[in-house]
Amino acid sequence: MKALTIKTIARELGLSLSAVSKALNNYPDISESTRQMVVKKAMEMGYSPNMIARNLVKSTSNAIGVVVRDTSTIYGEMLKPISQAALKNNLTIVMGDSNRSTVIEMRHVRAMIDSRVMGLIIAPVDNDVSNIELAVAGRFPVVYLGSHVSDNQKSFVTCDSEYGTKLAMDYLFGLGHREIAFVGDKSRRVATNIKLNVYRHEMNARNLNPAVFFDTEDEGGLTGAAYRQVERILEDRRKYTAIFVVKDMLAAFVMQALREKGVSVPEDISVIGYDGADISGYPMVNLTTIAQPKKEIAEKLVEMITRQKESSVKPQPEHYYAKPSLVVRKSCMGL
Amino acid sequence: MKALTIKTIARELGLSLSAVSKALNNYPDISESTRQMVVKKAMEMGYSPNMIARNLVKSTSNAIGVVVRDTSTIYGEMLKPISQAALKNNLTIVMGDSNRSTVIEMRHVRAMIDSRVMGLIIAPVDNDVSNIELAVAGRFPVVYLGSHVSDNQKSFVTCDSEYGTKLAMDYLFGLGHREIAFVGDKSRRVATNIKLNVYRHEMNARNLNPAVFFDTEDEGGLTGAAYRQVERILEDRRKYTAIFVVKDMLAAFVMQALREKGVSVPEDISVIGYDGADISGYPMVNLTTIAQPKKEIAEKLVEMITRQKESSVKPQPEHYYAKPSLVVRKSCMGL
DNA sequence: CTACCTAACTAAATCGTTTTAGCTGGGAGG
DNA sequence: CCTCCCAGCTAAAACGATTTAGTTAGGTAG
Repeated sequence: MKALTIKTIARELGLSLSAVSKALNNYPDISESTRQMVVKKAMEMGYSPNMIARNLVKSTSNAIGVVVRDTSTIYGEMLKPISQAALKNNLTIVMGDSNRSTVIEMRHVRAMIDSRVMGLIIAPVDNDVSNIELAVAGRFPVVYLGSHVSDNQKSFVTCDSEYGTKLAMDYLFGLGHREIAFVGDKSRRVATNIKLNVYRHEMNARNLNPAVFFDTEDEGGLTGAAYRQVERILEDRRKYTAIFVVKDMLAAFVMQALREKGVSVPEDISVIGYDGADISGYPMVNLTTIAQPKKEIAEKLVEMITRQKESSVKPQPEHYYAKPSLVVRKSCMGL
Repeated sequence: MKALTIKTIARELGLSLSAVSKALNNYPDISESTRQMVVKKAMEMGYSPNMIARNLVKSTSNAIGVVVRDTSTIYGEMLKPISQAALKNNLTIVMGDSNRSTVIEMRHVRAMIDSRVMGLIIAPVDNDVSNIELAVAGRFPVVYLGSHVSDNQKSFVTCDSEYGTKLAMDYLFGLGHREIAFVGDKSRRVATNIKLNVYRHEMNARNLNPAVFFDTEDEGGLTGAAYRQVERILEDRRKYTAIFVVKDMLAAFVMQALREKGVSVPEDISVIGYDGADISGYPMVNLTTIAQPKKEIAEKLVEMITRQKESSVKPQPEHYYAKPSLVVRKSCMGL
């Protein structure tokens, strides 16, 4: 069976290949009547343009690569808005899950290079992205998602962690809390440090003593980290009334650990999370949190890719900091 | 800047295009020494094969299309194992989120057709997939994910709902429960009806009266459905000790509604979910559930696609029913 | 020594488009 | 009447691989 191509239509209509191509692509030097004729015929025959051929001559594809460190995190939740933003631009998404492994990540990146994606959105496994940069070698724009990248030479879009943390602290202070603990797990990313600094600054500004609980062990993952830190918090002679947790999943584990110790949230202690991951809004969790504007971030990502791709000059690195917002649910209450 | 192609390597090495191509693709009629020379040179120069060109001559791509009705459900959770299975086969994933809209779904399907994917995995929005079939028109294999498809003429992989429901019922009976309610939301898919039938059958077999609570309203989505049905259950003069819920997210809402009414899970009443969605294992939820083997399903999906693609004859529709398993957590207890 | 075989290549067609450059015929301007 | 212009096409060269059908040189058999 031979493929249905532009050639078939041309033969059928007694036109040249180029005429058909131009008609289909709305070139100005094709008469309106011819165009309509061609479009009609294409419809009738069920013609579908072969993107592979088109992409070959344009020597780029209409696909954006998206590789995320782990789809079962907030980065996975970004896939939906990214897919929507791409669709708006008639772009396609080819995606890969690194599963927190740099070697899988690299395999995905190479696959993206081979498929000649028009750009790459990547939530990297590691803070150090030099291998990725090396592999891509400027072939197409790369935009990093999340605050993993401290290197200002790369383009990225992330959340304004300073603003977000301040939002959380103000909310907690407004509720009358003064004894606020800060909880983080072992993984210390760029954003975590910003959050920590703001927390410290806000506490100090009110003559309050910062109380930072960072987990240091590896055992038990997020669960282990949450239980260990909750124990420390509960054993502390200071009586905390609120806990700021650096990310929602950890916050949920903190809530669970708290409950198992017989302390209820929010009656005995308030908990605020960070990220606005889906889990924060799930039943039984109902975590008050600082939410990232996922749609805005997604749109910015694909906008940056398309713009950088189009620009003929080597584009300057761009940085975009989205403003997070407070989402009040049921894990915090006033004193 | 001109692209680094096979031609560059050929010129550099004084070989013909075909020799280089064959060397890179391990053809037998290239001497070992030449092959090594070519591979080395390709490495040195940072050559990356242009998949678009390759795909054009092979007139198919190395991409599997995956379009999912909603990434923020268990179908989204399938993306990770599918991505992994694809990577194993050196295949790429191009994905789309239909966002529960058949028109967006169709746009994705068309995009997949245009990109000449080698096959399509789809968790369809609607039970009726005739539009999808019509559009694809046999151009490549399509395999349906989930039990949405009742039509045996299509290939699909789904879970054995009969087996799974029996697993749940046996577990509940083993725990001593006899007064078991069945809860579902408004959306009645094929799998739901199977679950319902098995539930009825198992209850009847023990001379127990089935008690089915299906939501009928639209208001408030899953939350509304859960609250309404919990109310009905609590007001019933029968005193239920366990609830079987058709899907995890709904089960979590049921647990929440229960808790808000002052009845504790599992002390006062046991709840079992279905699907093994991520949420079931999240902190604060800890739902006992019947889990789908996501990895197995994913691998079967890409295996079916690749096999059907390779077969020269028009492939027969294939059906695969994965066996789910019981995952015991904290939402059920013995009487 | 000639004929044939085979290992190891090369040449050229092909995949389905886009796009540049060129062609053609009819109308307008001089 | 000739020239020029322009609208509306056509021809052909790319894009970067794969693959089929040769070709060549050296070795071996007769």
